[in-house]
Amino acid sequence: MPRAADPTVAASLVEAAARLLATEGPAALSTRRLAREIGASTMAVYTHFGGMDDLVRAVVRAAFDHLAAELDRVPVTDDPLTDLAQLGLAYRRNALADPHLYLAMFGPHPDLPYQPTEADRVHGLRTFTTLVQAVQRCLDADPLAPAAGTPDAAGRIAAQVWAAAHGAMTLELAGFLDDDGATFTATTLAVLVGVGLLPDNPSQ
Amino acid sequence: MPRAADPTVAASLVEAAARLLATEGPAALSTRRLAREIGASTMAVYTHFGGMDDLVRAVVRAAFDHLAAELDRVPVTDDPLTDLAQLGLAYRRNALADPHLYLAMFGPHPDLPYQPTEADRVHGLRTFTTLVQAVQRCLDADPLAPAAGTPDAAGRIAAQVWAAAHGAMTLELAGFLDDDGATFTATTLAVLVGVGLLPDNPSQ
DNA sequence: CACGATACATAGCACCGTTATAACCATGGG
DNA sequence: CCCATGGTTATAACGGTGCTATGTATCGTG
Repeated sequence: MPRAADPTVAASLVEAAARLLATEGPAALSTRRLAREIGASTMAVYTHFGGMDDLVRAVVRAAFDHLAAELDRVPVTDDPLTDLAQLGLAYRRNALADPHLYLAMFGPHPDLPYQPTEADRVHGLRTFTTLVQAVQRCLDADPLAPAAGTPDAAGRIAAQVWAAAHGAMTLELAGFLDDDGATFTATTLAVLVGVGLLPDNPSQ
Repeated sequence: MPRAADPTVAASLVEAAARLLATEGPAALSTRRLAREIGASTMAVYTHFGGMDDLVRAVVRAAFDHLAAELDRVPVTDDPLTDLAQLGLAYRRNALADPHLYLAMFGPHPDLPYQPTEADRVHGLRTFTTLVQAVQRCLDADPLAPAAGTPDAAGRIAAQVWAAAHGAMTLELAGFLDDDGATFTATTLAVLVGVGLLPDNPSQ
């Protein structure tokens, strides 16, 4: 066996890329800048990753893992509807904490040198399972809900909740909303009411 | 007076940029490529626009105008709920017709040399008025709707509908959904039910 | 210990956006 | 009618990008 690659170099690259993306935006992501940042040459990007796009891919996957961990930190209580609300807030908090990274997660990304592959999407959908489970707990707690019993009800409802939250989040980050998350919560709540998981006149 | 700028050159640049963006993606947008495309030098981008970013800005504004025209083409009938559904379908059709352009409209865009300004957002929100008017017609037709009467009900509801549609559209374009628009229609319908514009058990 | 495969550094290629310079040319004033 | 004015345009260059070819250093194995 030949010389082994220094795993700390790869980790440093991912860390530096995520940090530069967060603090200076995608424009700061360049092989030379990264090399300078970690005290190596630009070749490090090509030996440890195939190129710039695979490095960004690793950053995005790490971002999905981070989001999944944040969502898993939301405690599971005996009120699954409150759990769902907390998941939504955690989702928005994660996006606001690092908008560039959040936007990088949801390609196709015009100018980031990264086009998500099918494997990337499968990996990203893993984050989705926490939400599906929470929806399933809501359906279990309320067997009279209209959707309960239909095939893959939890998955389909979770997809709608995710779409609503993601849409409001994207519009907010783009600057089209300026309501401190009011549309975010209103939209996700409206979806929950619409699918029958929340009563028409929620007391909260 | 000196030599006047040829307006056809500016129009050709916007047309070529939109075409290249649609057919080859944002990576094909370069001053040299555009100059070759319209048979001029790269300076054309800088005399007619301030630079690459202002050219993309013009393309995005044209895209918003195109979307607004598409939405305005949806006929106004005596069934405002059907009108809303048709607006949603037109919105999705427009996005699927040119995904790159659609994504370019909703910055902040990582790698496109274009950061939307406040003026751009105001311009983009003009597209929004058609949706707000359709929601208002729904509220007028159903004075018993829960939200009717609250301040700016149409605007707030329209924002939620837009967020839901945009979120489902973005996820679909990113490849996270593969259901031919099922989540798109389900999410927007759920929001309409949630805000009280549609009955719980829509007959359709 | 020596071999060979691999990590890494250097230098270079083709491309990018942008800009300085100079030539061009349509126009308004004399 | 002619000419000076000044924006338009082309050319060339600067610093930057991703990436690759080449050479060297370094490690794991036999």
